[in-house]
Amino acid sequence: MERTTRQRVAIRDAIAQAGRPLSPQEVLAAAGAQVPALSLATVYRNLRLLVEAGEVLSVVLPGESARYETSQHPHHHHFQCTRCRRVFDVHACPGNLAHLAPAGFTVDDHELTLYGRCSDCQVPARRGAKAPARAPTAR
Amino acid sequence: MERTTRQRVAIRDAIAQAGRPLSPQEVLAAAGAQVPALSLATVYRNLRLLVEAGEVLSVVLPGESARYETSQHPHHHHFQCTRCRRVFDVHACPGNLAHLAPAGFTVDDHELTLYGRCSDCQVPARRGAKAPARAPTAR
DNA sequence: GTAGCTGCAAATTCTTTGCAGTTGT
DNA sequence: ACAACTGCAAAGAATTTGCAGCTAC
Repeated sequence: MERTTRQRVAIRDAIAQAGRPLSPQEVLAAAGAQVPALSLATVYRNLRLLVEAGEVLSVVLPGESARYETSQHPHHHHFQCTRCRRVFDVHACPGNLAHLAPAGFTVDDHELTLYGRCSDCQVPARRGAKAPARAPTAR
Repeated sequence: MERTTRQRVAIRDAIAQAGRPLSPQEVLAAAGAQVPALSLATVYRNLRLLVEAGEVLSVVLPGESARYETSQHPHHHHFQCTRCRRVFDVHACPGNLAHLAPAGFTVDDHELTLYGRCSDCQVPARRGAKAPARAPTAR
């Protein structure tokens, strides 16, 4: 990653400003606003380079393809709403979890995902209830 | 999932007896020992049905395809060694994490993955050091 | 007997890669 | 200048699906 290309700048900025993990398609949509001819292949190539460089982290949730977010944000976790499938950042952290590992193991890091209902999906689904779509484009 | 077919029995048994999360390919290999003509498509179809029926849970770790394990095992978490990439079960649990979520959110469940070095990979890699392969078949 | 289930192969979807042309430095 | 980078299209890999035949009940 030696050069500063328009594409790379756009991709880096899109992720830095998103405030939530973006999928490759979402990165393409966001960065593509700056660089119209941006190709998905370039997005993938840069995501890999940025992850290798430690600028970006990948977030994986069950049944979904990988999302990417800045490593600049402080340590945090994620919450996925089981109804609308959106992913939110959780800035709280249970703290030191090293004692959970078996004897002889060393814990360097951890990842935590909470599942439940976000504030928009509190009421159990009922006919005609006002609520967000179940799988909105923006996650 | 109305009938008890040989294929389904073999797949269910393979997962129940594995003691660790299996990938679809591993399920095919294990269950295929009982039902030689077993096809990968059938494995995928049954994994989905078993997950929907709540008999099986899917486990997803970054950069790896989904693994499946029995839901019969008590609530537990996972530990992935950053060196040999193997996945271990962790039976400890930090407990109630509901308070970590933002106000207005309801937490029903959580998933936790610890990262670090397993007991076999404690010594930082050095030339000629005795240690397991970095990416063994069995994870 | 018949609907559910299976195997096979084709179709999808997601991600990676080869290559020739473009562009930072 | 020239190697890194990009876009396009083709290649791969993982998962899903259509369909005709098999089989549990």
